[in-house]
Amino acid sequence: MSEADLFRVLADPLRERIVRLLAREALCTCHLVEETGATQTNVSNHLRHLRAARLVTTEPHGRYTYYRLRPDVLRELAATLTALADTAEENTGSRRPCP
Amino acid sequence: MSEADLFRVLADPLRERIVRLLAREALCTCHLVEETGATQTNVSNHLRHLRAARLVTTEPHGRYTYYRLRPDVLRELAATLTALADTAEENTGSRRPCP
DNA sequence: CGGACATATCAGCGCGTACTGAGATCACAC
DNA sequence: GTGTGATCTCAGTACGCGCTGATATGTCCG
Repeated sequence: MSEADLFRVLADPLRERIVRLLAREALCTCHLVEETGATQTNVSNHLRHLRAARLVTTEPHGRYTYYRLRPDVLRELAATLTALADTAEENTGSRRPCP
Repeated sequence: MSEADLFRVLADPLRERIVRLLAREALCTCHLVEETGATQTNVSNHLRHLRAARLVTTEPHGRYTYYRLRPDVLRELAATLTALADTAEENTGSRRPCP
């Protein structure tokens, strides 16, 4: 899973809301359905994408499934962006000549 | 322009390549067309999205238009991700009870 | 001025994907 | 076991978006 895929997963508005909710506390699907107002099927589909991107972990508790945000993946992505910003700042003023 | 929009702009593979190329040096459209192998129209359309997201700045030089990456926007986005990771790490162990 | 080149814009097509509804699976309570 | 509730998966639909081709604008050079 490359970084562009992580960006694509985070780009959806509903997934962004879910990520922000999960940053505060671990929630099960029913909580997310209640908080977002979206359909249970819809929430479950988005959670599948977040799982595939390894952005969340699942903790099955009986018939409830709790979801938790993974800080390490977010930090890796932040480090990638910072490295890009560093490279751009170092190379300020360098401009490839046009023929 | 919210953060989800920034993620959406960065999620495209061709735009990611353009961003990485622009991190190394300022390039004009013809360079990007040559480097990516994409159509001029296609590159120009993607540059429009990058401009709308304020991820790049333009420097018109005669008939050439140079594009440069903006490190500050990347740093803001990285800070948002880091803040999310911090929040998630602080609230490890807190779990809203299910009815 | 006229021709060539760099760039941007617009309309149209096609594919990916978000949302929906129905059905399947699993766990708990009785 | 049976019923209920939570969750997931699977088709199907609809809309957004990336790609293309043609066109417009603007700049340099002869």
